[in-house]
Amino acid sequence: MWIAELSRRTEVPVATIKYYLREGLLAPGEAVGATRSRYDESHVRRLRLIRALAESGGLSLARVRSVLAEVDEESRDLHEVLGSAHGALIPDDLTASVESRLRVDELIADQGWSVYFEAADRVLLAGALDALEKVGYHLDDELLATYASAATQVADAEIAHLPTGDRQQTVEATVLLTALGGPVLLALRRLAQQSASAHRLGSAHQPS
Amino acid sequence: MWIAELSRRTEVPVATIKYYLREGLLAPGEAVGATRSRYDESHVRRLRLIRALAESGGLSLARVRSVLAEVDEESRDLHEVLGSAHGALIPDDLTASVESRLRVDELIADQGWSVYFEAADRVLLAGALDALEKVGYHLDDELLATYASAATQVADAEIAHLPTGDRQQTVEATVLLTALGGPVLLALRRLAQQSASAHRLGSAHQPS
DNA sequence: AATATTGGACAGTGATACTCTCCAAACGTC
DNA sequence: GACGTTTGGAGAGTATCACTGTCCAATATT
Repeated sequence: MWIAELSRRTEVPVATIKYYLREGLLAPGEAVGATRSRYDESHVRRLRLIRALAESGGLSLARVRSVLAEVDEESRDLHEVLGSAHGALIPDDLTASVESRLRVDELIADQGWSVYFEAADRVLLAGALDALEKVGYHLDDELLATYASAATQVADAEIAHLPTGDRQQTVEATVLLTALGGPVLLALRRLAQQSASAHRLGSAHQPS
Repeated sequence: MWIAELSRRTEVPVATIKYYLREGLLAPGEAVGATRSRYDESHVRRLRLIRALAESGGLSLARVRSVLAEVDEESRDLHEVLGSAHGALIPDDLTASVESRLRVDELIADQGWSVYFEAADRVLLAGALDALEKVGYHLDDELLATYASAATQVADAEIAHLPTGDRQQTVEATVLLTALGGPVLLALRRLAQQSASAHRLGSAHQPS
């Protein structure tokens, strides 16, 4: 198919597809003559993946690019893809206090988690705890443990539900679920907060 | 205190404080003569809150402004603040298919949640499910139910841990916990995913 | 009197994610 | 084979965001 059809099928403007090509987010089509390239289903899939990660997942194109690079690393197994995709998903200019880092390490030990020592999420998490602390709000151990156990339940279910079979598809599903599952989980949490708050504040509020 | 001290105490550059004043994120200080204003502790707190929401919570300044407006609405009770802060927290150009909306409504019913029918999260959630569907990934009912129950556990604990007492402080804590708890929860989920993936993929990977 | 700081206004910056304009080569249609 | 359309490629232009820098006259401080 030509670029116009690729654009029609994915609802991405031609100019934007060209931009993604320039930016190396999308592999060039098969060149047919000097002014014409043919695109195929893999381009359709890739474009949809880019849009899903960027629009629904809220990732910057730079981050999408890193994630895609990990997806395409044929040599990596699923576990490695997960680790490096996580790395690509989160900012890299992180800092955190020693206290919070230790607290995170302790939490990880308490939960019996096996995670790489270099996992950027350790620092991200510690930084978030610091930020709360800085505004005078201490996230107490009980609440933190509740977060952790909820996270474990979710993560176990997610890993168990990962489709097996075609590698490419499994890797894509992993990345998608990590990126788009976040917004889903947060939206559910807000809904549950509203419900919990309605109950706690008594019956002065009508539910739907 | 003068602006220079406010800047020193919060580590926010004077130029940026002026910008926040212009943008209406920060209330003006008490004018003392034509070229001088006095700031107080409330400005320090507010500035820290702005920075926490923007930097750690990842909110745009426009969203921070809406959230702060809700915080300052004296007439609202906690439950209302929660609802409107949620509204301010999420985008407002949402769309979703009828199928996904119905699915979300069903989920809410199954969970026995009482949420406002207008809650934007309903649509946000449905849109996220659509996005996954569009890239060929269906989030099955079992996994969705796991998300929902984890969300309930987290939300119940959060609402229970909300400090009671001074209204202003409670409202601020609510907003902070909603905005900064998100990143915390997602970071924990990724750590748990790595751990779950390490276990599922066998012992070929060293934990920390 | 000399130096520094302030509020206020406004212009400038750098990053991000497109979007538009051109162009010559190539294609499809009559 | 003339004619309108599409393409790839390159470049410039645009909009938004979140600052950052410059300037100024009016104070404060020393």
